[in-house]
Amino acid sequence: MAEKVTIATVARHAQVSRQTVSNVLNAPHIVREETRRRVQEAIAALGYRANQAARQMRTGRSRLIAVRIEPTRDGINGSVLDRFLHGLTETADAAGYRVLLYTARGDDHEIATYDDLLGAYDLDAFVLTGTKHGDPRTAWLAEREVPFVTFGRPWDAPEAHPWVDVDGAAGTAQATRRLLDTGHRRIAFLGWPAGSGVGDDRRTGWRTTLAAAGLDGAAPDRATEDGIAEGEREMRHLLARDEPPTAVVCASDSLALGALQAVRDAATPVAVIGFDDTPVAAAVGLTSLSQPLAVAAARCVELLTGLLDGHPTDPHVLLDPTLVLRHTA
Amino acid sequence: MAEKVTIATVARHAQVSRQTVSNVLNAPHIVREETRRRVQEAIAALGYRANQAARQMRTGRSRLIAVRIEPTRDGINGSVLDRFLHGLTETADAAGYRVLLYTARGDDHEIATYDDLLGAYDLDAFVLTGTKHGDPRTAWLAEREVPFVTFGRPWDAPEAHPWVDVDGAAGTAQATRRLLDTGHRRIAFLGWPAGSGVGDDRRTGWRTTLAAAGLDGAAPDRATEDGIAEGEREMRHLLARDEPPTAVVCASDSLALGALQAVRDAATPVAVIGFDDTPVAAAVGLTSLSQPLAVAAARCVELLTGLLDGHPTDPHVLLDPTLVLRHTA
DNA sequence: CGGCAGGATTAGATCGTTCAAGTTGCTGGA
DNA sequence: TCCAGCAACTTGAACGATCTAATCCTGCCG
Repeated sequence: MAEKVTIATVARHAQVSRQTVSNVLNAPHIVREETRRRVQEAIAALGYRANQAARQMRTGRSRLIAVRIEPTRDGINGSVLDRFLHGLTETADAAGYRVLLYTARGDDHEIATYDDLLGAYDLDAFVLTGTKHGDPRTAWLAEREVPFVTFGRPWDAPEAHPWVDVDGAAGTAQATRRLLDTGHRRIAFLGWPAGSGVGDDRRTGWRTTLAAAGLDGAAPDRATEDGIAEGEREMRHLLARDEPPTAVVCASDSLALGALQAVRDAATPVAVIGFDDTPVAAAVGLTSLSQPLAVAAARCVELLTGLLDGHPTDPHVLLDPTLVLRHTA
Repeated sequence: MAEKVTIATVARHAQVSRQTVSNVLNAPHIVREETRRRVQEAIAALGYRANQAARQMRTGRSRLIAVRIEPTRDGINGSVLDRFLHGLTETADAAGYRVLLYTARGDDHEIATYDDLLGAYDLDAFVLTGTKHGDPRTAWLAEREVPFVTFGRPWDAPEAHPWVDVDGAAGTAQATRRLLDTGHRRIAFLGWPAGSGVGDDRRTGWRTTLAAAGLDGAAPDRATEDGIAEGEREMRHLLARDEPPTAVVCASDSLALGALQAVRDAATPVAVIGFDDTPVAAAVGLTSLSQPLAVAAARCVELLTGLLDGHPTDPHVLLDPTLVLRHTA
């Protein structure tokens, strides 16, 4: 077993004091060029790594970011979080931060977990995925001035805190335009009940695009809970109309998959576009809107490191999804 | 801003020394009952939390476990990792450990990351998902006596290190028996090319079960890379035989999904069973073998905490998957 | 040639915890 | 009576970094 290499070992090896080694690491500009080089050589030669715990004790900063990992809500959308996490870990890594996971059952438990993580581990920042109306978690964090970012806008107060989000309306608008461009005129929307910020946003993009094309009059629009069975049922409703739609934009891949099953029996082909570009969509050839999760994750990290290192950037980032064309539209 | 509560604050409040407070936390049995109660009340009243960094500096243990998060290999199986991670985080939490994520491109980079994590963060243990033939990573860790567990057996040396795995053979055996029980006699297997431990294992369960039923003679068996298109293609090959199979056991949900597409056009109905019980399987009603990921994760944590706290358990855990019956079999 | 500014470097204290080595007070056996 | 032995608790040092304040040069100005 090799001896433990501390800052003192490096200092001795490079014939300088501990503090100079520390300066080479944290404030290189105040160290003379030649000394710096000598220290850096010693660091490389000895394979020295600054002990994070000791550093943290002195500075009060852990270079750790916490992210909640949820219990894979509906499954089909679960892999969204998966990809987001990967992007987050990678970008954080590059910025010198590491990602710590936590779980929580309920808001109270989650807040207790914040308290614990902050108290015991001196966590630097939190990333929350999804917020809801009057979220107690963001209030708690804001009150204590703990840096955090949410992936997902706070719909009731868009300026409340830093966030990164994907522009759902821009996505469905893009999908709708694509359908208009390929000749469709009766374009339906299959979404969630009004009241969810994300769902309403996605519906808006479809509606405004149709309106801009002068087609909003009788645009068929249905709302249901998320799910494949639900999607199929509602799509059958749409197909049973006098003038059934020739295309449908869906608020999720689950709904789109259901719709796809319904249109299989239809007399004329019906175009279907989903949302989230889940692996399932890729698997069955469903055209879908892909969220730039890696970019979103990177922006979250940028926002946080900006806050932590004192050079804040624009705290509200809205990203456009991209339409991935496959067989169904 | 409240004053920072340290062990000294608690000690003063409870009229004891720092060390006694420390003992209440780490070795309660050596503290007199009444003193212990007084200290615990002080801890609760002040909301004291032991500073992990300071503790770590003294003990050299961080109560942190690292897990690699992969770049969502093929997508359709991505959510397996997702669920595993969630289980891991939850069990680790209960055992007083936290989960740190890391990514790596290539084995060399991964080993460099180990070095960094161990050097800078004093990581207590690693969880690796999947190992391959002559894995340099496990060798590196073993050489340095770093505690680790793999989720997935080391196929070439089953005793080499602690692992937790799901018994693929038992799974496909169960699936095959189910098909035999429901009257099927021509049961095919659709799997991966020989050489992958997991794939061979899954094939074995099917073969031995057929053999035990005296049906192994002309059991049709095909091998291909994983993927929906590949599954569909190979299934069409099987269906084109003189005596086409009436059922097929697949090594993955991707292959099963492909098979499902192929049998849709078949003259007579063909039963299909997949493996992994991915969200897609649930979505399309595919019967599939479900891996007990939460249990597997829990066992990984148990193994590690056992190693770390000095009461090791049986280091090789093999879990049975369960057959989730849906429409397709 | 003395003094002084200021850049480069160093020594000592400190963060919050646990370890090692005491100290105290009590019991009981010779 | 005395002290060994033990349980319960306390004190000082140490972990490895950074912060603060002091020291050492070196060059330049008056």
